[in-house]
Amino acid sequence: MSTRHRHGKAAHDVAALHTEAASRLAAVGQRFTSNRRLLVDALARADHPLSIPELLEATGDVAQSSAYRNLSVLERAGVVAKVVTNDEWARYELTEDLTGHHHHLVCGSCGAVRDVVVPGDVEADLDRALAVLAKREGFELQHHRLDLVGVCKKCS
Amino acid sequence: MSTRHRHGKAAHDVAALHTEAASRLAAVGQRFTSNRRLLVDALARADHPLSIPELLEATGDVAQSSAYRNLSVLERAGVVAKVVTNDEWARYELTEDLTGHHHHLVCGSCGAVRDVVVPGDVEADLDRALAVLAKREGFELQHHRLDLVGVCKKCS
DNA sequence: ATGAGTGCAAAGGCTTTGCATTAGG
DNA sequence: CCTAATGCAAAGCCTTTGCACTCAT
Repeated sequence: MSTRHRHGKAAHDVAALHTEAASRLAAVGQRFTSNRRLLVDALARADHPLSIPELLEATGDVAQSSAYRNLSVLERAGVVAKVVTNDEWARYELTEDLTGHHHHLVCGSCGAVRDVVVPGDVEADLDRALAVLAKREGFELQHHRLDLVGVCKKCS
Repeated sequence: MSTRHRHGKAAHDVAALHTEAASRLAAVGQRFTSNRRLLVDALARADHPLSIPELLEATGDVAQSSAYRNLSVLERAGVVAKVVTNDEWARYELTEDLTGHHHHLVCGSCGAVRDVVVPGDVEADLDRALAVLAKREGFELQHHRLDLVGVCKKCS
């Protein structure tokens, strides 16, 4: 367990992840090409959202423009999500229904972002409270984003 | 009450806000100039984070470069905070110790951002849980950001 | 007078797009 | 074959910076 990736669901199996990604791409009339597989695999390997430079390095031989274009396609297909944390670069991660719901530890000093899972009961309480709040505000709530901002171990 | 701004603390009084802003600017060796006052007042009037274009319009006659530069100064002084919501423009708001802790309703359709206050007990529970989590992760927690993402009343 | 602040214009840097080439079905 | 995908280079767009002018102390 401790050596396994923290993610559950489909993502614990690379083959299943590929199947799911291909399926979602097909649903919007897109193919699961080798570049897109490289990107998805790199994101699956990481335990935190990756920036474009990180993705280019992790995938090895993908053109920058292709990375941007494919991430956009994967985003439309519901396979990846863009994360913005602060003002630096955009970061990308697999969607939560592939990796499980999680939040981010954002280091205000070095900008590093790490995934973190909040206890289920806390999430449940929060979801309940936010649902009430959204209803009161006439807002159709889809999901929430919770970032913990502070200083990471390395920077302190 | 219903016709007043929802913010409490120092911000309920423009004079107090100015005094506080001037004081914080002075603390970092900066002046409270007319342009900075225009920016602060515009942010105080709004009940949501403002983008640069919105700020330029709200302030009337401030050069774009001055807006960026002054917002940067005000950010360093701890008077304003930059908010990034999604991938669009950067938005700015007064810091939470001036306006009170709040969160954001982010419309995924039109990009609008509106401030919202979560019930105190929910915040308290959340703070407690996050503190435990941060400690376990060796992360020095400073604050949290919670966005409610969905579709606003106007877009649904 | 003297340094900070301002505004215009130019430069930067991440991201997007045009276009010819390549590859997958 | 034929359309989609790729990669290089050029263009876009928000943001930052250089520089001369103005204002406040």
